[in-house]
Amino acid sequence: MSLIAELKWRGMIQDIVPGTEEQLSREMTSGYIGFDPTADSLHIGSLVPVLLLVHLQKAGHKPIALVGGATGMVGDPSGKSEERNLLDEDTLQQNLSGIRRQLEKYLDFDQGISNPAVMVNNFDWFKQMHFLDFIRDIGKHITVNYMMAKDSVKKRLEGTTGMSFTEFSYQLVQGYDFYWLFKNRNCKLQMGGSDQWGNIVTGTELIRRKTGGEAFAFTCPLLTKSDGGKFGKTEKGNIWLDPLKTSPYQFYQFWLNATDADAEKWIKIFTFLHREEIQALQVEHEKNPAERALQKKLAREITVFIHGEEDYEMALATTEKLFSQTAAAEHLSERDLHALEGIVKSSYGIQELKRGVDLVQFLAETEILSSKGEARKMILNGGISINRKKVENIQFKVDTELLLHEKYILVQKGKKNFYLIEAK
RNA sequence: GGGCAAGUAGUCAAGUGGCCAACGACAACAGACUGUAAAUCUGUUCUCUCCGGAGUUCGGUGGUUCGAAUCCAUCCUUGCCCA
Repeated sequence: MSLIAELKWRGMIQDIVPGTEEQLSREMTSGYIGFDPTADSLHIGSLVPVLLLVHLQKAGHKPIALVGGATGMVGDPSGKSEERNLLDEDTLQQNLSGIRRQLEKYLDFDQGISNPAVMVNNFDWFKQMHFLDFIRDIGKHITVNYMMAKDSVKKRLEGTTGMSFTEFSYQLVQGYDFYWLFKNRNCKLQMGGSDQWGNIVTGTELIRRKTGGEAFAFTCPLLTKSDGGKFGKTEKGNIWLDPLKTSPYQFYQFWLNATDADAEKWIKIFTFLHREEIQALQVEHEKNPAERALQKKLAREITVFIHGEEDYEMALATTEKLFSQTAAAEHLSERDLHALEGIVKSSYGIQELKRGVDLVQFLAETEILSSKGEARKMILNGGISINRKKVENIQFKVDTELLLHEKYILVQKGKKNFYLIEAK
């Protein structure tokens, strides 16, 4: 199966420039994707582009990961309803190196192979660029009419927010990236999220007008959840690839919690499983949905890919201990409790516990809930369990009686949020 | 520079002197039902609370008034029109 056919089947292609498939079958092709340095870690939203690069490399082509040192200073208006805040240079530098470290884990940069991945920073070619050169050599080739026809621009012109010249020029800046890579790195392909389509096409247009050469591109659909919500966001915010920001357990849980509809789509996108395997899983899932075969496989594959086998095993172990029906809290051994990797842990003074503390106060002081008022509401709502037993009495006292192995208290907020409190 | 319009909680969006911590929608969190799904129903969502209340909000600042998100002045931001 060709790369494009493969990606199509996986639902990873939204728009594609005609001739792209032919180009890819003709020769080893360098393709690039730009990453926005808005944080010092990638999150699962930018995972799809990473996977596109991985697929590209697997198919024998050469992936180029572009980190947007320059474009990050400008701010892409695509999909943004408002002007973006600019990052200061220090933050930008930090973010760039964080992202660089992560990409190195997922792509093969080994110079020994024929198609090693490379990483470039567009600041390198923009730092020398003078404004006048830019508007003479680049701006001259693209009309404002053309730029204004772009959806990302149109939306802002129609709205009441307006748009600065800085953001307006973004597509040209990104277009120049493609042109530069085309010229200097023989890069003929750009990929990205479908929100990037407008910017990407400006690039191919620029290449055509300036060099007469032909460049190719395709985009992948932006992921949404089946309920229309933003992909990759939870109550705790983004799901990051950095294990310090999102623990492997939480990462695993995110995928495990996918709805049926999402799991079916996501397993094609986020795993490298073959068509037959996935179809078999779907059949299995239909037969016995309660087993959640799709979600489990999806969560497993992606957790192993991002964090490695070991972290996956721990996440799984923690999951089983916390969610299995049989395991009453009292049956968890001290080792089990100690090995609950990735759930939120904190400590609480043993002296207070000896005296006995109001649950409301306890929840607020351990920062499980942000205030006593909230703690009270949550208890009254039936949302709090201690050692897996629901507490509905607002007067409930927390004391040493509750300690598991004389050390731990397992607090649960809702069904899925666990906190392990250690008495000290 | 001139004229007109707008700025309200996470988002959208009502409210145009007291009944306003501010209708509604979406989103989010929690409960019931389930499969740690979906759909549905219920509760909560400015902050703190001894759950009786208390405190701080409606672009900023000053003012009018017993009382202002609502009126006035001024400034800032944004859009539209004119120069």
